[in-house]
Amino acid sequence: MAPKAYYSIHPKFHVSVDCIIFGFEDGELSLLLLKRNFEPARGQWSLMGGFVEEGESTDAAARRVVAELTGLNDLYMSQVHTYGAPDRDPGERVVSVAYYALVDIKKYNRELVDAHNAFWVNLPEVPPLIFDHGTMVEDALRFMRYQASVKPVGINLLPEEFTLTQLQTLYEAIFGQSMDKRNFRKRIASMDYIEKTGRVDKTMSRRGAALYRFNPDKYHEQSIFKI
Amino acid sequence: MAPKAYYSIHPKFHVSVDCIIFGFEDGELSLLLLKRNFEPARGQWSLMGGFVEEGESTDAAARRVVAELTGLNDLYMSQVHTYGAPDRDPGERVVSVAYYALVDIKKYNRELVDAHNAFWVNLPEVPPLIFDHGTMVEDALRFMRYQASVKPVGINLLPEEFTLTQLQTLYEAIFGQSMDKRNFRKRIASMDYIEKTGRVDKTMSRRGAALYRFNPDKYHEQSIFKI
DNA sequence: TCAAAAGTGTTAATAGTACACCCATGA
DNA sequence: TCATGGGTGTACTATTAACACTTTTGA
Repeated sequence: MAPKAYYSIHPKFHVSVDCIIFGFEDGELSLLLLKRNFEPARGQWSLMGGFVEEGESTDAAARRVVAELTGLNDLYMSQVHTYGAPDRDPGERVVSVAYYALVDIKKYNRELVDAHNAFWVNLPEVPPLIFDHGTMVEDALRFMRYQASVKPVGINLLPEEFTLTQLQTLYEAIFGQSMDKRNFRKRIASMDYIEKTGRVDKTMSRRGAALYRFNPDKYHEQSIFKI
Repeated sequence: MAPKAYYSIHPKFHVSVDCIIFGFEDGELSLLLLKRNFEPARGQWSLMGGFVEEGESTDAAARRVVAELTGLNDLYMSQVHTYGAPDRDPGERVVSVAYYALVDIKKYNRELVDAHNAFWVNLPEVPPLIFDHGTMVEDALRFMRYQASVKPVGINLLPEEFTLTQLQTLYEAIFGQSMDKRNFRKRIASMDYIEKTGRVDKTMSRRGAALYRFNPDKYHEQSIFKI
């Protein structure tokens, strides 16, 4: 049906995925970055990435690459943008699809991360990155902020059960601005898909704070603009 | 520096671009689609696409492909999403980056469009498309709507000078809902970057309607969420 | 008893929505 | 003179933003 020549007169390129892995700890967003002890660009900082293999979708490649580093398989992930400048990788031509992932920072596999010479770096302290990885981070952060403003993706950065103070600190970190506690809690109260578990966290205060969880069944996308 | 083996053990794929080309006429959004008189999938409907060539960025490939069909070089274009399922093209593996373009439908080159056996099709009447092109159209429409809700990209579908009635009809077509004339004009009046030219359009009414233009200098992105 | 975090309502400002008539013109 | 599309303002509703004190409890 499709004549071989239709395809074969055109070039082929390596296709890679690069992953912007967000975590949240101590009131700060952080990124999981590699201090590369391998070529190319040994000694420099980069995102975790990898090549798309035969028979593997780009989405699957991104999940594989993130699991390889963190040991985590069911993360919230989203495609951000594709970077296709011919000289973006000085070695060979590589078209790269960027994805972001949200990780509960308590859960990643420390041995794997150490084995990859990877480190959690607070967002304001992110060092210069190789190639166009710095741009990827900017784009991913902007896109993640947007998504967090229209749907509760941020919750993927917290444990299953969380206090409202934790949730507010998270949103303040995501949007880089402090919020009014009463208005914030009023807004959360109007979201029936964020529900009290009945349990209480006593680690942060004598009094204890109610624990909440996200109920995905009660959550149905209402936004017109699903992106 | 980068050992050749680092790259060469990984597969290469064809990379293509597919373009969702929006136009606006008679109060309706329309798409420029190919009725394919070439393989593969001869006889079926598809988006205009093409392979990314050596030394060419994906963005440049998208512009080239759209110019090839329409003769237009300075269109508003935006990357939408990348489609990387291994079997999305039944012929060979092709990773495709989708872009949308906005065209003033009065300006395209009719000879080129005819030569490609392409047609403007009103959105509600878009036929089934090959491969995953139907999904691409849905995603592009959703994304274009989102962008139109946060910045005045829609204006690229109109001539340089337009009446407020034209502008309202356009927005009604984009969002698929009718709008109140007074509220609409109030909103436009608050946008200082949409300015009266002083000229009058007499083609649609005896009285004549004031013509407006978009002033890009007065327009500065104020949105936090630049996507 | 006190330090430290959790929890709780009201008011003002702003933005958004609903709604109907007069105007200018050429045929 | 009349048919046609162009143009205009006000009142109501909903949403968002500002703001400070009381509660609980273990040390």
